[in-house]
Amino acid sequence: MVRIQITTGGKVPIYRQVVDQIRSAIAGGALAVGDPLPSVRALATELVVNPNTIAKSYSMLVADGVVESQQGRGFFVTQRREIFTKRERSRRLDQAIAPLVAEAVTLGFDEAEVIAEVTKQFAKMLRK
Amino acid sequence: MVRIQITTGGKVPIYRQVVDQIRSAIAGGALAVGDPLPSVRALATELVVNPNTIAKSYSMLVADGVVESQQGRGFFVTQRREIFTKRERSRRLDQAIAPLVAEAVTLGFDEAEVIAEVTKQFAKMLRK
DNA sequence: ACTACTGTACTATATGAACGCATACAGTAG
DNA sequence: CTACTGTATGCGTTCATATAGTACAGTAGT
Repeated sequence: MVRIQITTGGKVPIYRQVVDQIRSAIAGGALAVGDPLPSVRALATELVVNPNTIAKSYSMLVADGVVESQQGRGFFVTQRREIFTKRERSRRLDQAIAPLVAEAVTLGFDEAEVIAEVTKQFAKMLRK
Repeated sequence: MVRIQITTGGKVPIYRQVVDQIRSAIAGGALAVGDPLPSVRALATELVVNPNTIAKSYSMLVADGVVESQQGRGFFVTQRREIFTKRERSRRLDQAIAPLVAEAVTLGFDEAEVIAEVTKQFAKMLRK
């Protein structure tokens, strides 16, 4: 099972919190390939949110290729595979990095500091 | 003088385009300490946008500590100084990096690829 | 077949934030 | 006084988020 926790009222939308936590669970090995996700309705009830919100989260994960849906059965973690073209991957990475670099420059950080922090967070991410 | 260009209809709001271009101008030396920014109304007229939009951009720059306002006189580039605490800077850097790492892992990029791209965008940013 | 689960697909509604604009108010300098 | 500066408030539109309700379709155990 996976333990999902959300906080409301903040600036991070519920559906995104769910997406991020599931992604982390998969990346960290808490969820293995083939494992089922909690059902849409079950998780919605547990978190006291609307089922549509969970469905939206799951559809995001499907779009990212980390889980797949089976009509009437549930959602399952899929084999990791390349679902984006090389060009698309580069584009998305660029878009993720751009705001980081802008923020770092504004705060007066230099390249080395940023890289050190990226390395640290990478380690943290894969350790979990 | 500074040359600002904006594009409407896109997903990047006008006020942010102005902020980014002024920041680049300062970082690149086109605007020196003490230099005045174009007046709110003058720039608004030139870009054919509302003065409040420019005022919003300028207030952002003030919040970031790169310019200061003088009632009835205008906006001027300030001495670069640390306006955030060390803790605050680290916090903001962390928050900027977290989504990047999450996205990178999802896309299957490894640490080296991300760092290479960060380096590239850093060079691009400071070259302008 | 029946039942109780699963996902899927809509429509409608409410809320809050972001964005931009119009207008008015306030300080500075000639 | 005039003409420029910045500042503040409120309005309207748009979009993202989240909710609620309803209905439909596939799967599995009885």
